[in-house]
Amino acid sequence: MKAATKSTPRSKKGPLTTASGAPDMRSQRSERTQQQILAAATDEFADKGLAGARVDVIAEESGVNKQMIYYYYGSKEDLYLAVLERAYAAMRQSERELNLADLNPIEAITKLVEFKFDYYTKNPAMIRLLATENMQNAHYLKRSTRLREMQVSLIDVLLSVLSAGEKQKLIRPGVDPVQLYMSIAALSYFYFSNSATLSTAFGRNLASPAELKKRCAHAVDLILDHIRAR
Amino acid sequence: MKAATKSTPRSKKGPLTTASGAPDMRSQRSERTQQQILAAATDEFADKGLAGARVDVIAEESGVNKQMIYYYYGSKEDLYLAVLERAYAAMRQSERELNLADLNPIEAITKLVEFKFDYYTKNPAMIRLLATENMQNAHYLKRSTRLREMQVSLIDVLLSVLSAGEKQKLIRPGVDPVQLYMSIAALSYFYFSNSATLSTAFGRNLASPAELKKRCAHAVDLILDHIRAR
Amino acid sequence: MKAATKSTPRSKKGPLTTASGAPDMRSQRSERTQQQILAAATDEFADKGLAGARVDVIAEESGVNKQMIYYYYGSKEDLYLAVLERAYAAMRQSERELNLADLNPIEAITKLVEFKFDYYTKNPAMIRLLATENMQNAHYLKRSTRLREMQVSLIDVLLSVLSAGEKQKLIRPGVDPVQLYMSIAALSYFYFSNSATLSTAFGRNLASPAELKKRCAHAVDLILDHIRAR
Amino acid sequence: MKAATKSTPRSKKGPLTTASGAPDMRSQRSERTQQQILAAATDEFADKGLAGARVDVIAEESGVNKQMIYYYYGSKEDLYLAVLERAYAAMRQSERELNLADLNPIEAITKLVEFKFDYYTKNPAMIRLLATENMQNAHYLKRSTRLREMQVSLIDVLLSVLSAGEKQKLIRPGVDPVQLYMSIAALSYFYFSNSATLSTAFGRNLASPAELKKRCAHAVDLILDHIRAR
DNA sequence: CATGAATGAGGTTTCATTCAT
DNA sequence: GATGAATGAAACCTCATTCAT
Repeated sequence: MKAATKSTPRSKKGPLTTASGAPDMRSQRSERTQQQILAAATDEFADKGLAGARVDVIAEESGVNKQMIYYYYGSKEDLYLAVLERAYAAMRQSERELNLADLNPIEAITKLVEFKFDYYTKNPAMIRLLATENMQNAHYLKRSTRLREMQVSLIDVLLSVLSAGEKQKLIRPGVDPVQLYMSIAALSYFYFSNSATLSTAFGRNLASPAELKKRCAHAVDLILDHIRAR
Repeated sequence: MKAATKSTPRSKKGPLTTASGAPDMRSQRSERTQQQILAAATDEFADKGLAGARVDVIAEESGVNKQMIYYYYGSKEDLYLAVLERAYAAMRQSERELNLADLNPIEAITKLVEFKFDYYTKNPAMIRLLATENMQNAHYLKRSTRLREMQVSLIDVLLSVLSAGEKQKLIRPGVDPVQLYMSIAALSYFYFSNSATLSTAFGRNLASPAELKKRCAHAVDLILDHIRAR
Repeated sequence: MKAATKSTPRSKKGPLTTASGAPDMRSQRSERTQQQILAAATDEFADKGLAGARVDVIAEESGVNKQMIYYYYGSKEDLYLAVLERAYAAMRQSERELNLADLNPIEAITKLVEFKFDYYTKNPAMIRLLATENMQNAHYLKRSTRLREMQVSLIDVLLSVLSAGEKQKLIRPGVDPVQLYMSIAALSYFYFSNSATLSTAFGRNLASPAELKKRCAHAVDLILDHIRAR
Repeated sequence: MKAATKSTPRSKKGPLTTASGAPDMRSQRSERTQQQILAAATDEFADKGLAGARVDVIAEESGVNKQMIYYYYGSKEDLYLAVLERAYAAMRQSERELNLADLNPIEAITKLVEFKFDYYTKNPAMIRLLATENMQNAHYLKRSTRLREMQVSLIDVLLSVLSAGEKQKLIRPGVDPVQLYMSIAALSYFYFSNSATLSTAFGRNLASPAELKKRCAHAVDLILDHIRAR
């Protein structure tokens, strides 16, 4: 890690990309190349982690010249950061689109749990990027302004859902939104993150749709049993 | 990975270690060297993962000559396997010593949840080794006969606890022990495995004893609210 | 040996070299680098054998960065194979250019014997590469399709020379071309391959041009005395 | 190579062995250990050459502790020298026992050729040790006083056989005993030393007894056709 | 923008040899 | 005499990165 700690990711000339939100007018070819790199890098980092990922593999899988990776992203670590930022941004965006505040409180919570299971099912790379990042003690998450800005939000939504639920006597009072969020996150995340060791332990293929559905239903029950007013 | 797939990791005669359950009485010096290597390797693999760990670092941290690592463990991967086996064995042993079957069912479940939080608190390497292993799709767990033999067990205990609880009208019928176990595992594991990203997200230091206690209590509540007979 | 048994020695794309017959027109710089490596490698392998050769030495002698050896040839063993293939191909080519079939039978045989002595004199590496390969039980020769395709040929030529000689009453009937070829090969090869121990034994410098000429003449006599019609 | 260049092979105390002809009164156990080492070392050096041979393998194959090799032979190179000396001595001894001078000259030459084929058939290690030594430019042969003393002899015998043959009009005059010896050596040695590449080239298993017999007969013919008085 | 070639530091592993009982 | 443990140099190879076109 070098570049990413500096305020300006890459010292040299190069393209302005990396952490600049605005999609400045670059050529379509350039844009495509960068997307190919990001896609291949996401797979590789998700598959092998930061240390295990190989720049050569990313170049080959993306079909672009290795030097292009350095041209656009500066270093392996900065590329990792770009991958992480994109994955996080996409997940947060999906969360925002749930519009939980518009739903019946119980349904909102249910939907949130189900969303998590669904999202991880469809985006297995997210789980592995999170695991990788946690192995690094959130080193890159902490250093990225873009990522830090992205956090929270959901807690506020949960808070309003819970207080609405309380008023409607659907949800018991005193539920801590942070604890609740962590439990929902735990129940969904763990099932995917540890599926390999769990499958081995139980000799059961946890990845099957039937198992997944059962597991999600169980998680919903667990959460609702805890928050429902009695 | 090469050696670890074969039954005898290292061709030469050398010391018998690696997968020999019995701690055969070899010289104390040798025994000590191996323990030093294992201790340092546990730290290094837990810290950096398999790919990120450096044999040089393990040698230096353990204070033994680098070659000794190859002498006793054959390769970096076989050393990783030895570390994994030892960590797993220790955790399973601790679980066994809980003697859950002897307790009141509700207390047994409570104790299990608290044990998990406690164990991970005291053995942070376990979390990271599990995360590492899951990133590798349980590659080494699957290949180790010792490790495969170690699995399960706890499910059987849970089953008998649940059925005792049912009989005593303390626990509602129909609780799936595997689902329950996974939820307990999820709630405890996640808090530690993802503490880095969570702390960043919430701007709260989750590692503090106070937070830990609160989190554990919440997990117990969640589980008990779900299984208690009403 | 690992890579050389697989069809594609090196997974990455990289340059196409190794077993590609055609000398595809890649950059002159690259071509030159590869030739420098091959030349230095030929010397080193001929000098020390496969096990005794040092990649570092080859890099240094060739004046290229060590990594380039791996870039172009994948591994020490694959480089050895490339050296072997090139040396064999060159010798076979020279043999072909003898056009023995166009000569008077007795002259053809004479020329073949003299050629062998001459070729080994001018290409001492060939002797040592053959010795190395035989020490390895022709491991690489057997595994190389290019090399296997290269064999034989000369036997067919010998056969036609012998039958022409028979018709012309110059050569006695019933000479086995394989036996004859082996004898020619033996008489020429041995003088060079064992010159070190022979020189020591006889206290005579066998490498001198005078000795060489005498030895070659003796070999011609031996062969002709055997095949000539009487 | 270090010790072997010095006048006294090993500086330390140790046993007096190595190059001392006399079988001084050492314990039987010691004697047996040394023989086991020599036997295993002969196989290993013959199989892999000096550079490719592994001290560990010799220790394991001989069933003695590695340190014993150093105790008795000082270094890998000195052990190689001991192996070479023993192999040479044995071959020279067998040659001496032929008593060629007592035979009819033609029979003597025939017997010599046949002996060489027979000896190499029964002692394949000799071929490979010779090849190894020649790859090293007879480095060890030259440096060993014992080995240098062993050479020649056979030339003298040949000389007397040839002159006896001349007198009896069985052998034509003017045959150079050194050239003749080299040819006999070449024809016999080559067949074994290059059997791997030859077998590959001709797709014929040269190691079979039938092939061997044919080859030997051919060699005898070749030699006799050359020296016989006409 | 893009490519193939090149670099150097460092990574894992091997090996002959010696130490300490 | 014999053994297991230890050592350090060096071997092969990998990898992120940069150069030159």
